[in-house]
Amino acid sequence: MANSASGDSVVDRIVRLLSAFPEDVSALQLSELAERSGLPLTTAHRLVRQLAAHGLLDAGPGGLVRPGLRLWELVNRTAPTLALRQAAMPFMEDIQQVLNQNVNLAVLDGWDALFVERLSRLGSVANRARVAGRMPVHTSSAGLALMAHQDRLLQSQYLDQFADPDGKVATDAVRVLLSETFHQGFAQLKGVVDPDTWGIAVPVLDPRQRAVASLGVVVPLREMRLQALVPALQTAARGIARRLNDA
Amino acid sequence: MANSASGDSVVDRIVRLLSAFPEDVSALQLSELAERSGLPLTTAHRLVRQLAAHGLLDAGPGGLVRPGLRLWELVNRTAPTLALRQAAMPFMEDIQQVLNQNVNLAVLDGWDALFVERLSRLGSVANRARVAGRMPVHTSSAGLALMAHQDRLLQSQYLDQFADPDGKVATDAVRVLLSETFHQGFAQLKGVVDPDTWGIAVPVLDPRQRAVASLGVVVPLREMRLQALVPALQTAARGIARRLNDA
DNA sequence: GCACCGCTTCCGTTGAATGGGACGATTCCA
DNA sequence: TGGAATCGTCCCATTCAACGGAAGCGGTGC
Repeated sequence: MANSASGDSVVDRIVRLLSAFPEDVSALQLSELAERSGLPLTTAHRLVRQLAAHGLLDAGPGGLVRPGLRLWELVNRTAPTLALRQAAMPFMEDIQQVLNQNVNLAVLDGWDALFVERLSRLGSVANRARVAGRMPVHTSSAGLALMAHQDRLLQSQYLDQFADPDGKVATDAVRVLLSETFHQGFAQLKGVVDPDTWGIAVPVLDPRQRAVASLGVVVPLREMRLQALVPALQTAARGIARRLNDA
Repeated sequence: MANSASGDSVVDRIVRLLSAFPEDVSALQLSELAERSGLPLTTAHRLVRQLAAHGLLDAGPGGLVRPGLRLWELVNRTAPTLALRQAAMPFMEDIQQVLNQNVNLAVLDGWDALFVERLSRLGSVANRARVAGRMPVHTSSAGLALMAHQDRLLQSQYLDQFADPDGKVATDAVRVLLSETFHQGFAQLKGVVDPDTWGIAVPVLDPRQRAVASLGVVVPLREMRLQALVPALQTAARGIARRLNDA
């Protein structure tokens, strides 16, 4: 065997290595990392050493490997979500102060809502949306708000993808959800993500009325201020959109 | 010429590619990216294509390259600062609400303070500390707060490094700054970063009294509530430390 | 003391990475 | 309108960096 037995490139290997870190764990044993990433121990060792030399990984004593600070720095300096985050943060903070609940900001990636930012209070209800976490479009208010305001083509691709499990029924259910969300101007899911919580999200629209992001809150089921809540979110979303377009 | 003319590995090349993105620009022309990273156009093209296949970069039409969402996701799922950020955010928000000023959270990396998080108000004073931005230890209150609470060895290494430009004078000045910061329990810099602002930072200490992070604010020079401000920061810092250790 | 386990180093093999060259598309002047 | 410059993309022979099995080394547990 020689250069790459499995036919994948160095880039593939590096990605496998970086992806091998589980979501919650911060440090991994070299041998475990090798196994998780499906790389021979020797190869993993060499790559880790090289990556660590650049600070992309941090190789501690005893083969303990953790993500490196420089990688974080590199990515967060130039992240594609940076402008969005900057535009949104002040508004998110305002929302959070007024409603005193979890606020989150998401973008659409594939058929998932990818959460870009989230503010949560010590006392507020559980919020499954983690930063850099994903939730499928149809199980999150953020996802619905995002998908409801995409162009027809993307929506139908999404719905097609969906038809597999049991034909047309599921597709129609989601279609109705999206349609309602579109006409209401906001998405809501009661007790879907978590039995005791209520997710509400509004789209952040670009000048062509496409959703570039979604702004949402997670509130307890007993929360009754829906009439005040949705307009507040919509106002904030407009503010975010304005700052995005001005910049 | 064949495999690597310049004697650097694929990892080196990838790092050069990723580092080539300027701080503020979100998209780069392929040719410019190649030049910035010092790679032959062909090589840059191939690597970009490979990285884009994994979503680490996003190759738009016409050779427009931007950082990819998946890279951001990957890094922010497993970032070494994740636990710190989670522990600190609620406290940072409280501070911000009460003082209505910029709040920032930094860690020490080399001889720099690396800013991990920052909350800023639309109306508050300018704040040079950007997320994923750096400032040298001796020109930022965050840096001073961090360095003042490190072990002797690291401090003396830092001060040595410093002696180069003009011998002992500069070293002594910084030493005094660090000593003051240590005994006061907080760092302050008036008008150093920005002529009209005042930076104040306190350390977040681990059980061995070492600074793992710093919590700071940037306020206008006229701000007079120092007596209330420092204790508020210190209380928050203790709260963060407690949550870090409990978890 | 021996067996086990995991990190590290060594080194011969070889195919993946390399990058100059060519081509097509687009833009910009003259 | 035609020609030059620019930029992305593709091709492909060359070759050296990546590969990974094997062996070494240090620590831990029985």
